Amino acid sequence: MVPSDLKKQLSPCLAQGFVLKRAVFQPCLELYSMDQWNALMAKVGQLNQFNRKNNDFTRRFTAGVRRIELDVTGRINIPADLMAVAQIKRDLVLTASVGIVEIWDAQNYEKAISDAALDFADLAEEVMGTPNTAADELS
Amino acid sequence: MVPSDLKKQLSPCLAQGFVLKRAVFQPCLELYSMDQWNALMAKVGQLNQFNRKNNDFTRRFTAGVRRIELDVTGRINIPADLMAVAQIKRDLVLTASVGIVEIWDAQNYEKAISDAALDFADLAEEVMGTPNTAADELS
DNA sequence: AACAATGTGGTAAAAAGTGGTAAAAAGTGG
DNA sequence: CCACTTTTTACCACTTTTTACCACATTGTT
Repeated sequence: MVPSDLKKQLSPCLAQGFVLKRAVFQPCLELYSMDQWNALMAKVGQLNQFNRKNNDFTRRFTAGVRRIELDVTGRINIPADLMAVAQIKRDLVLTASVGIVEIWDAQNYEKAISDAALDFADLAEEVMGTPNTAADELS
Repeated sequence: MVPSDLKKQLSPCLAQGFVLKRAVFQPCLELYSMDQWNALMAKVGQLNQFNRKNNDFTRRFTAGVRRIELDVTGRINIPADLMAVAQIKRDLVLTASVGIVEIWDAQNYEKAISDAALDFADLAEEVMGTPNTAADELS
C-alpha cells in the first residue's frame, strides 16, 4: 500500500507506471518512475555491450526488473521473487531517496541504518565537503 | 503545538510546508523548511549513487523523511514511528539549531545537555579554537 | 480583567489494513 | 496444441487506525 502523501508526489507519474527492481548494493528494492527509468536506461544504452565489464554491469543492473502499476486501491504488488530478494517478512519501509523510492524489510532497514551510522561522520565529511571547525569558519 | 514566536519566525515558510526527519547522530527529529530541504537535496542529488558510500550516505541521511504541514491550529503532527525513534513520551523540547529545528523528548534533551556540559570546556576549545589564557590576551 | 497562547477531548473524514472472490496467467499432462 | 489444474493477480467490501479539525478549558502575560 503506497502512502497517500507519496502518491500525491508521484501523481504526475502514476499514469505511466513504474519499474521495480533489485538494488545493486543492498538487499532492497528500488522503485523508479517510468521517466527516471528511461533516462537511466538511455545512459546504460550508451555503453558498448561488447565490452565485457559493461556487459556484466548491465546484467547486474537490470536484474529483476519488473514493470508495475498501482492498482485501483493505490497499492503495488511486489512479485514473490522480489519479496524474497528483499527478505521482506511482514513490515516494510518505503524510503524516498534521490529520484527513487527504496523498499526495505523493516528489520533490515533499521539494521542498515544503524550500521551506516557507525562511520557516518567520515562519510558525511567525504561527501558533503571538508570538515570545518568553528574556528575555521570564524577566522 | 508550535510556539507562536517560532511560528512568527517561520511565517515566510509556512505555506510551503516542512520536512521532518530522523536526525543522524542523536535520537531526535529535525524540521526543515521546504526551501532548506530542497537546497540540501540538490547537493545530495549531485552525488553519484553508483558509489556505494554515497548510496549509504543518502539512505542514512534521508531516513524517515516525511512531508508535513502545520494544521489550522498551528500544530504539527509527528507520525507515530518518528515519535518512537525520538523516544518522545509526553513532553518535548523544540530547539532552534542552525537553519533547522530539532525536536527532542524532554528527558532525553536534558540528559544530552547535561552530558554535554560535562565536557563542554574541552569541546569548546576543540571546536572554537585554541584556548587563550588571560595572560595571552594581555601580552 | 482581557487577551493571546497553549493544551485537551471529542468527532468526522480520510487513509491504511484485511479477507474473500473472480478473473487472468502460468504450469502440466495427454 | 489443447484441456485442465494450480497459482497468481486485481478488485471489492469491510474493519480498524490515523488524521484533521472544531470547540472549549487552562495558562500566562500585559
